[in-house]
Amino acid sequence: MSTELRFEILSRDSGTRARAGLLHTAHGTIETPCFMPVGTAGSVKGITQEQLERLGAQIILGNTYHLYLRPGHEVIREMGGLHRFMSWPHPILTDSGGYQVMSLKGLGRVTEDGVQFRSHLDGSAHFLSPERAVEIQMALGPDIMMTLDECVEYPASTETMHRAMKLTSRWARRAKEAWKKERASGVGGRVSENPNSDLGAGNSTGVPASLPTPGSRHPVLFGIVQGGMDMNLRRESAEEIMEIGFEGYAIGGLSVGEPKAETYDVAEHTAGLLPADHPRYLMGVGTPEDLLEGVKRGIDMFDCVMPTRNARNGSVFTSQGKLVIKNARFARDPLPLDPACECEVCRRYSRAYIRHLFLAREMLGATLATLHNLYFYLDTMRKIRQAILSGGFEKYYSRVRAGP
RNA sequence: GGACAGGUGGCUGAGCGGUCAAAAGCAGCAGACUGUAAAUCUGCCGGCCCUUGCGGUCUACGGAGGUUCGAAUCCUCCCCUGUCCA
Repeated sequence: MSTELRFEILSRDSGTRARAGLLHTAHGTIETPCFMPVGTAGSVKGITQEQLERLGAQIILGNTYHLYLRPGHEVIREMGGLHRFMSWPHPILTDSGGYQVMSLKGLGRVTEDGVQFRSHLDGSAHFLSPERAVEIQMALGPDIMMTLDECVEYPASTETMHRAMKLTSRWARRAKEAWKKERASGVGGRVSENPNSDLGAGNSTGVPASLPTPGSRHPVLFGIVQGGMDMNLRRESAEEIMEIGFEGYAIGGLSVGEPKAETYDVAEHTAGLLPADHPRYLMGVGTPEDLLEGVKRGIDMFDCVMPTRNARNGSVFTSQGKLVIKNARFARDPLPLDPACECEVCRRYSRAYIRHLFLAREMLGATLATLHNLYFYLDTMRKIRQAILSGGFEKYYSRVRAGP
């Protein structure tokens, strides 16, 4: 079987590590660097799949832990996989539940074998192992799946970071074995999509035309580098993960509360260790500035809940910086969220109206803010990519860094 | 006209002799949010003053008097509101 994932680098910036490329997956091609909106429970909160397409989202995230608990991965398998279930015929990446090891730490216990945890929904006991995470993700049927890792909180002792990093490596090996086994067993546990499904034709604006690679529906597996803020641990982790070998490499455990400078230093150091011909994914990052800084350091993929969560909480990203739309100063402001923005929200609605929706707790407020924020992120990424392709990344970088 | 019930900070509403500038909720104001237990959470919310604190001070619980060392809390009268009876 040929590689299920093909990563094509189109252009490299001469002065930095920035690069622009194409990531070919079973459900279409993703232009990199890319930002992936987070749709944890099979939904990018507050907006529809049509709206995601119009925004130009090329790939979204789903979450193993959440979808396993509800509605259950078997339900999703029976419904033809996550793409069909949620009617998103474009690329999907599923996270393994590794982040939940940290965020739900009060509900779980990490052992060599995996994570024992209690459901945050009903308290029931569950077990997630590297093999189980692969198995569940096979049922979900994404294009890219992640190994189970252990993500630790920021102030962590070297000992803790070391232990979590080593465990992540051992889990990565087991995940790879499980993944190989699944692949060898052919259609085995995996999703077979109905080729006659009428859901596949919904490719509208913003999504580049691409040919799904026939016969390679098996999700590819990305490994995750851990090691906290310790450069030596990062190196050791990267070596071990690369030794196992994955289709793509993620940098996990950043933006967990550490100072920005450290985030960037560790990302730069780690990205520099990873193979140039594979996609590099900085997990859970970040702010619009973080994206730019990440790209500069050689990152190809990002995901973050920030644009969607902040939107629901009433704060929006603009070319002039962050704006808390609930503030009283916008009560009579007829301007759009960002006068420089061309999104459908900014072309039509005023700050005063959106503020009103938030104060009145109208759900449309959250939707409009989400649409705008995601547009801002995706558009930021488009501009960065264009700058790389045209050889003007550094100029673009200095201009943006200089501020509005 | 009479009988009850009641008037507390923007609203609802607790408090019924001191620890009350006054619970709680709402509203309001501000902030946070990075692989989503989040349409959530945190702080402020009478005025003035010292950036400080279990801080000082002034004005405050319908109005006016009174009892008391001390009153949102007790007494008297008045005003107002609601319900019922005439």
